[in-house]
Amino acid sequence: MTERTPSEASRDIPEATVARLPVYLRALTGLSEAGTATCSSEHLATAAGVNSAMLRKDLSHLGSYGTRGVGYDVEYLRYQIAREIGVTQDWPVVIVGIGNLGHALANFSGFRSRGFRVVALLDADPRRHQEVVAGVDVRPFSDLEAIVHEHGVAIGVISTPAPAAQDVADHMVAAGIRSILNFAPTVLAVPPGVDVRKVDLSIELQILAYHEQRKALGAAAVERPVDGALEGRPA
Amino acid sequence: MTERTPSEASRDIPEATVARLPVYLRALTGLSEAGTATCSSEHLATAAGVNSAMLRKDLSHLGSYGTRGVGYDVEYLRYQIAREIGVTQDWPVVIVGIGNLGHALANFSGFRSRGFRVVALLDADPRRHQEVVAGVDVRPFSDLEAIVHEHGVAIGVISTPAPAAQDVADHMVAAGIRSILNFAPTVLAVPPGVDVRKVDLSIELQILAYHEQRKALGAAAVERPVDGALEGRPA
DNA sequence: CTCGGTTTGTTCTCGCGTTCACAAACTCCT
DNA sequence: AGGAGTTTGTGAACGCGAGAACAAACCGAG
Repeated sequence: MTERTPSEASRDIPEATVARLPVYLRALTGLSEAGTATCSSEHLATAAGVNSAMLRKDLSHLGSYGTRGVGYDVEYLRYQIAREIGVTQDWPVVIVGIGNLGHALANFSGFRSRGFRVVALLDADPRRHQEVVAGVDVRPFSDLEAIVHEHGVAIGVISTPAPAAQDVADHMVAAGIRSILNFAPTVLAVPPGVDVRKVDLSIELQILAYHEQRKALGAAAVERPVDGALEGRPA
Repeated sequence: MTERTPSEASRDIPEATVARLPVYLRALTGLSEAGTATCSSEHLATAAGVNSAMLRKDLSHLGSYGTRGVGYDVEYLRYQIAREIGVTQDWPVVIVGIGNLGHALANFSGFRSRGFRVVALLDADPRRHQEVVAGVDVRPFSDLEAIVHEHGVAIGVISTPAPAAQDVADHMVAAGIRSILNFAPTVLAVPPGVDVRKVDLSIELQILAYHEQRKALGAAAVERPVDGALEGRPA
C-alpha cells in the first residue's frame, strides 16, 4: 500500500484530514508570499496551528511529497494540495438570499482568490432585483435552474432566513446542485448523494458561552466551594 | 458517577456534545413555538437531524431530565439546556471590524434572540466612526479596553481582514477577553486559557469542492474504468 | 394490583482520529 | 567515501465518539 501514484493515494482521505487541507493550503500560500522556498513539517505545522505529527500524517494520505532531511518544497506542495482539493479549477457558485449576509458573501474576496466564482445572486424579493452587488446583478430566484445549467453550477450557498432555507435547498437539488453551504439556522433535509455543510454563527457563540460560563463557575467555586441543588425542578 | 445533581452532572461534558446542544436548543424552540408540550427522543432527534441514540446519550450527560415511557417536557428541557449552555443570562459581545461581514453580524438577529447582546462595534478606520449600524455607533478600536471593562465583555468577535486579526486578538486578550470568535482567515495565537473558535467561509467551500470533485471523478471512472497515472506530476 | 406497551438511560463494542516514537532516507561536512 | 545531523513517513498505542442493544422505569388498561 501507500503507492505514490496520485490516483492511488487520492482514495479515501479521512474527513478530518480533508477539513485541514485548506488550512495547510492557506499557510503555504502565506509562506510562498513571504518568499519561503522550503519548509519543514514543524514550520508548516506552526503556521497552520496544528501538531507536526498530524501534519505529516495528513500529507502522507495524499502521497509522498517531501524530502527527508530537507522538508517540503512550498510551491510544489501547494500545488499538490490545491489539486487534491480541486481548487486548481474554477468552481461556479450561486448565492441565494441577498440580505446582509448575502451581501457580505458576495463581496468576500476570499472566494474569488481560492477558486470560486460567484456567477449569480438570487433573491425571492422583487425589491432586490434592481440591485447590483459586487458587480453581479440580483436576479429572481426562479432563474435558479437556468443559471445552474448555463454555468454548470455544482455548489450553492444559502443565506436566506431560516424559514425559506428548506425550499431553496429543494429547488437547488432539483436543479442538479449536489453541494450546499447553508448559513440559515435550520436543519436541511436532502436526498443521499447531496452534501450539506452548515455554518451557524450563533451556535459558535453559544459554544464559547458554555466554556466562558464554565470558567466563571470554576472561579466562583474557588471562592465558595460545593453546593449543588439550586435551580432545577419545576416539575 | 452519573449523579443527577446539576452541578455534578455539569462536569466534563464531551466537546462533541457541547457542540450539539445549541442544535437541540434550536429544535426545542421550534417545537415549543409549534405548541408541542412533550416529545420523544426520536422526535427531537429528527428535528435536530441526528440519531436518537446519540441525542439520548448527549442529554444523559447533563442529567436525567425526561420520563421513561413518556419522553421529554419541551419547555423544561429547553430551559435546562439553555442553562447548561449559559444562555439564560445575557452575554455582552463586542465586534471588531465593521466591513461587509461586520455589518451583517451586527444586524444578525440570531445573536440577540439567543442571549447575546452587541454592546459595541469597533473599527480602526476613522472613516467608519460616523456610521451607525443596527442602532449602535461605530467607535475607534482604541476604545476596546474601556468598553470591555464598562460592560464586562467576555466574548469578542473578529471580522477584520486577515492581516489585522492577530493584533486585534492581542488587544482583546490584554483587555481581559477570554473567548474569541474569529472570522478572519488566519490562525490566531493566544495564551492558554483563551478560547478561540474560527469560522472560515472559504474553507467550507473548499471542503465541498473536494467532495464535488470526487463525485465527478467517480462518475468519470465509471465511463472509463481503471488507469491511474494521469494528472499528477510536475516533479 | 398486575400486565403489556413505550421510552429513557446506560453499557458495550467498534471504528476513527490523534499522538508518540522510530526506522528510513537525505544533506552536508570532513 | 563515510559519518553526523535532520527530517520525513509510518507503525503502534491510546483515547474519544458513534451506534446498537438492552435493562430499568413509567403509563394506562383491565
